Amino acid sequence: MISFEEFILDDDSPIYMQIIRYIKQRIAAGSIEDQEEVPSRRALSALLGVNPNTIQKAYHMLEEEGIIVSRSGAKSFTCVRADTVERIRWELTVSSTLQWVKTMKQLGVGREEAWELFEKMWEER
Amino acid sequence: MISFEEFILDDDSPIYMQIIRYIKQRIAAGSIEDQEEVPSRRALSALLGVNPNTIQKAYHMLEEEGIIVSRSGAKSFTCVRADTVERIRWELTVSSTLQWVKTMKQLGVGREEAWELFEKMWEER
Amino acid sequence: MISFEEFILDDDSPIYMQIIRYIKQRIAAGSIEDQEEVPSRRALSALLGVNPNTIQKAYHMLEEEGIIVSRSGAKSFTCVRADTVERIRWELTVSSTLQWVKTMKQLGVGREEAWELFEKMWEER
Amino acid sequence: MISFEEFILDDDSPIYMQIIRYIKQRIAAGSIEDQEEVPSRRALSALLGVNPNTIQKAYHMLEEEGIIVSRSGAKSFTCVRADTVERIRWELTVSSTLQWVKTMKQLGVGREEAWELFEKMWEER
DNA sequence: GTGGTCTAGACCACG
DNA sequence: GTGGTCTAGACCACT
Repeated sequence: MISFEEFILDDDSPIYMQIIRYIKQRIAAGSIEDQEEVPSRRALSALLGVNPNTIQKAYHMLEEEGIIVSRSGAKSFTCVRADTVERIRWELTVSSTLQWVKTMKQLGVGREEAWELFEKMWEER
Repeated sequence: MISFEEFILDDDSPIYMQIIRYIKQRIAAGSIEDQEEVPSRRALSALLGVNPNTIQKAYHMLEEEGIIVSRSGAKSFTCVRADTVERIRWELTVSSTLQWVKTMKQLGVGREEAWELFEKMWEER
Repeated sequence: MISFEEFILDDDSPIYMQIIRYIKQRIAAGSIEDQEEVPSRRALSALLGVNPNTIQKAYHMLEEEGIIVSRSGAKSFTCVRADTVERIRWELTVSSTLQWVKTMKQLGVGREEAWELFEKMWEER
Repeated sequence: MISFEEFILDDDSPIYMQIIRYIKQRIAAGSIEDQEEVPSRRALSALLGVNPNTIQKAYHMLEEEGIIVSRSGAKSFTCVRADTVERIRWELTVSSTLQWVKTMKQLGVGREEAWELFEKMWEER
């Protein structure tokens, strides 16, 4: 069963987008297996404190991408093809790092200052 | 006159938010002076390919923060006070770094791997 | 439920202003109760043939005046406190009468002629 | 020369509309003759404290309706056909009175109360 | 279904 | 030309 313990809402982007991104990142990280069970709409909605329709929308789009499939009643399962995991992981890693580098440079933060910040925050969380 | 050459729309977040963030980053980086001219709504909307109203909304919110001053019929200018620069710079640096660290951890990227990526991309761009 | 059957768009003034004025007039006339249901944005927009956003703007301003209360996802209701009814009624009566008197004088209509017109039309409608 | 002494801005409607309405009402009242001179754009703009472009827009629309004509340099003159004055005056009188009656009834103001208000305000202004 | 927000286009008043 | 406002349509999150 996929855990959402580490998931937190913090963006300006739509909630259903954040859920989709989270699941994709977890798959990319390898922390979600193939054929793993997905929390029910109701359960996840209660856990995250958002509306069931919002969960429904996220799941629906993931289904259309073939990342989760509904089977045997209401339960849904992931459908992770092994060869794509590494590709997605790499894409997400690179794009995220590029964005941070870009931001730091734009803010005029030097390499050393960035390094210190990185170390400090890596420990904290 | 503030340049938007390096600005690109790439997020899921609202366009006016991206514009606000961009200007704040530029201010935090010190690349926007006090009393510098701001592109007109029409000019910037044409450059970015969005509606003038979207620019208007971003500028209006920046004006409420005291970062821009506008007079009807006249051009608009920045109003950058020294003490706000540091505040904005710190806020943006922390939030950006936190988000990257969070993403890296979620992707299962280790500390050393993350730092190597960072160093490589820092050189490239 | 507030009825908009008698409402007609006829002014040069903004539509949302006409809606606000209409509701205030109805409140002043006592034909709108406290805690009475307000038509939904979509329903009223379809009825009047205007955009839902225009209704939204009118309702939003009435909410800021404390005349309407809204909760996301739920229906909206009036919030008519006894002391505001008299204030609104007086404001509307005075401003409307002043405008008529001004127009009559500008048109060179004498006092008696004006009054005769008034009496005649009062009976007709 | 047309006088604008009694003109005051008070509506929600556009300024150029108010100017047009004022002139039409004055013509209807017979207080503007045929071939009477109209104030210059510059002069009227200074008198009313509004932008010359706004005056220009009002005059332009009045020209298109044939109510004023430009002659001999920059000066403009009214062009009032005698037979239309009475018709316009009647239309304006009736519509204004009807609107007041409608408002008073909607506010639940009785015939006697309306009469008192009318008398009081007629004297005041 | 509900209310709320974002983006868009046209118009108004001003320098 | 400038900034500001009004109306419009699509989308998001919630009951």
